[in-house]
Amino acid sequence: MAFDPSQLPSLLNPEQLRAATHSDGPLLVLAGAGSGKTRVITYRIANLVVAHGIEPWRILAVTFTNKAAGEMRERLERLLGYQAGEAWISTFHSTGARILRREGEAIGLPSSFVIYDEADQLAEMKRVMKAMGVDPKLVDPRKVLARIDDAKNHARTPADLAKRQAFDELSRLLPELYRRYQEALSVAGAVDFGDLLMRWVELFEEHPDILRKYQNRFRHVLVDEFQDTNRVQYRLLQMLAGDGRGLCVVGDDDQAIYRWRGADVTNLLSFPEDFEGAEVVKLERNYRSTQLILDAAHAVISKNRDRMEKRLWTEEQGGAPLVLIVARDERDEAMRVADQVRDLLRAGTEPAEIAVFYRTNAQSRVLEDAFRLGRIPHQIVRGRSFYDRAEVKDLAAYLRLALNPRSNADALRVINKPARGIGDTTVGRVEAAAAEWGVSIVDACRQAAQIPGLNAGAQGRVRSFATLVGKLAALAATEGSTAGEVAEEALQLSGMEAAFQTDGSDEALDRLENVRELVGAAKSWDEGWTPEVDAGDPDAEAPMALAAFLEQISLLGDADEKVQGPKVSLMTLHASKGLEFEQVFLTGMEETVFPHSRSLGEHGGEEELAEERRLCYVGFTRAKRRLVLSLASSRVLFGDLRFNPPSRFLGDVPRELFGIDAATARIPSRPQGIHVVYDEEELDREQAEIDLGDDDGFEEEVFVDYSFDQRPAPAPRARPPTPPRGAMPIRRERQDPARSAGGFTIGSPVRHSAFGVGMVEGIDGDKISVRFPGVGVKRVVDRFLQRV
DNA sequence: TGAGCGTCAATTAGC
DNA sequence: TTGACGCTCA
Repeated sequence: MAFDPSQLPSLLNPEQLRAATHSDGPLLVLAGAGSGKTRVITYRIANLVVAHGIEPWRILAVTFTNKAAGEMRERLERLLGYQAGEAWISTFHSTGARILRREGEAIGLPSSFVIYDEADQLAEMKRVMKAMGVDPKLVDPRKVLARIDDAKNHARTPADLAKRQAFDELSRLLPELYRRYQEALSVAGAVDFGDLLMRWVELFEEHPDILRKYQNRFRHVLVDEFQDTNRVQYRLLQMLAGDGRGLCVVGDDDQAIYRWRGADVTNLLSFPEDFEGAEVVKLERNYRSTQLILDAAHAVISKNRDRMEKRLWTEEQGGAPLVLIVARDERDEAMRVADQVRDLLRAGTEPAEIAVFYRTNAQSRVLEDAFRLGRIPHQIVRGRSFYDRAEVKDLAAYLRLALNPRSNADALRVINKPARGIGDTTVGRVEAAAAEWGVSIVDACRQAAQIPGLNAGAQGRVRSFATLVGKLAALAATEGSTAGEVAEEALQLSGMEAAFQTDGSDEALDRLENVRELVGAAKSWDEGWTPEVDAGDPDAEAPMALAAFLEQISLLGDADEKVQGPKVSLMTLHASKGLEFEQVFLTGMEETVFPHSRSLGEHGGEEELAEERRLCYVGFTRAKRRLVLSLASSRVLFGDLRFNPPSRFLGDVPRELFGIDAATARIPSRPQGIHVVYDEEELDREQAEIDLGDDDGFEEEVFVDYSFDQRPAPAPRARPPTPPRGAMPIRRERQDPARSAGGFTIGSPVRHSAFGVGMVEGIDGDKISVRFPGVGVKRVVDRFLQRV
């Protein structure tokens, strides 16, 4: 064993040590960004096992992402070896799935239940609405699902919702839609993600004996990212951990960015009151960033109220100054970020150490264009993609049917895949019959002769689909059958392989490739598969290889989607949480972009804005060595041009933290209250419309000049064409040619408010090309130039 | 069945 | 502006 408890004091700082070794009684670890919390959790577990003699299977550690769980398990394995495998270290959802598979029968859930993803849920909801005669145009099925998800996050049943006053159509219909949706899932032997938690609660509430079993078992419960827990999760923890003795939660209220999906920071903030005698340990020493970056981050986050006071510090004093890029528009911004990234790569920075963040996915397009154009190796970091491909989901649906033929979402998905002459009409009749008889789709197909309206041909086709599913199910149920075998068989018997081959197009062959990859994944899963033995519950039945494989697909992302070669990462701020990079670029630092417009004005209250601020804090604290912030003076959004003022978060960062950005020579740094000055000349709305016409976007003049002073953000004086904080749409319009003035000659010196003095190199109507020393050639509208 | 077209909406996203 | 979706027509 690699772990020796007596060495802990030399491995951890005093606070970490206290957190890792505290015993007896609830513990809240407030772990600032980069303060080594995973380290603390793993050492804590190791210490429990080795120093306190706790059997590993008595330990439950829950996280939010598989990645976090994987990392934790890996680190624990290094400390404890094989014993680490006996601890339950997984996500809330995986834990729920595991417990429900074992105990779900008690609440009427078959152990072979399938887990519906968003697409399955949507399809199911559409069917429910259709059956209820609700027009999907009037009531958006996605919104219904969102509301149901929200209800599940709060552990609310359809009956709970029915008690509430409904003010709109959706709310009025919601309880019944919710009830029928659950009924449909039940018929299908399916659960959705929310159910993995909510039905788990239901199980514990209705069966105290089962709850007691797990309470007795898990002497220690550790929770990572506690600020992200929602009501249901909190309730589960309360039930499992009782008075909280043995409960250790780790989190950071400053990194709470998931309120919108049900997370409730109060779980963390009120932990000391909820669990009497709770010990609170603050980890404020940071091992990731430079002090300068931490200062910038603190400047932003400290403006939030209702936070647990803490301030990160590091021994890495100083650090590279922040850089501010002020770009003309979003394309310019993307190009300049790409340019700087290229410079870094040339200077030897590893691509994997560079990341570019943005608030919304829509911003990624221009960035990707610029990176592609600049031939910079990059990847957009998003969720899974392989398992989201249609053909892969199709084959997976056959596999799920093999295990659980009742799964209607899967049956309806593949009943006519590949095309086998079962059209919409037939499917509709099958569905109606299934609903009428209260049986599953596949069961109904088996009774094809009884289904009203089906002609002999349709009956035959429908029945053979049922036979197909039956064969796969029989194979899956055969003792010793493997996931790979079933997958292979499904590919053949379903006719998918033949269909792709017959088609023969590049696209079809591509898809064939993908489904074969899934078969390959199943086979390699078999190779690594050993039925689990739960040291804490030897009687628990181990799932079959196929079941485990499918669960992996449902709950895990693309484990196999490996990054090929070193690449620069592009991602949303939300996706950046938990990661770290040497060099971080944070783009779109503009009001209405970040903070997002939805958090401003009538849309958002104080809490929304506070969450944006935390998001900014998360973004800043990802940077290890250097942080580059960028904004665009103008930006095309939803087809029209907007001029957004600089983000208020920029204004929160003390100016001394910024260096000089060579590319925007006149803008030295940034002070209190960044404020916008619209060029020297007064710029009015009409003028703003000048010359933004050329669609290539590269020869426009900068109209808006960001300059800085110490005054607390005065209202933009040169009459902003917009209220200072709002975005203003301005239509693109060409300037009236008659207005263009001349008077400039090639070779003569001119002065520009932002670029300084330069030499005229070319004249094209009202656009003058000027070479500015240190800046390069700019195409500038003449009225912004002065003869010198 | 799938290409083509009009409509409509438009954070963030883990499991 | 993009994209997702549903509907229509060949």
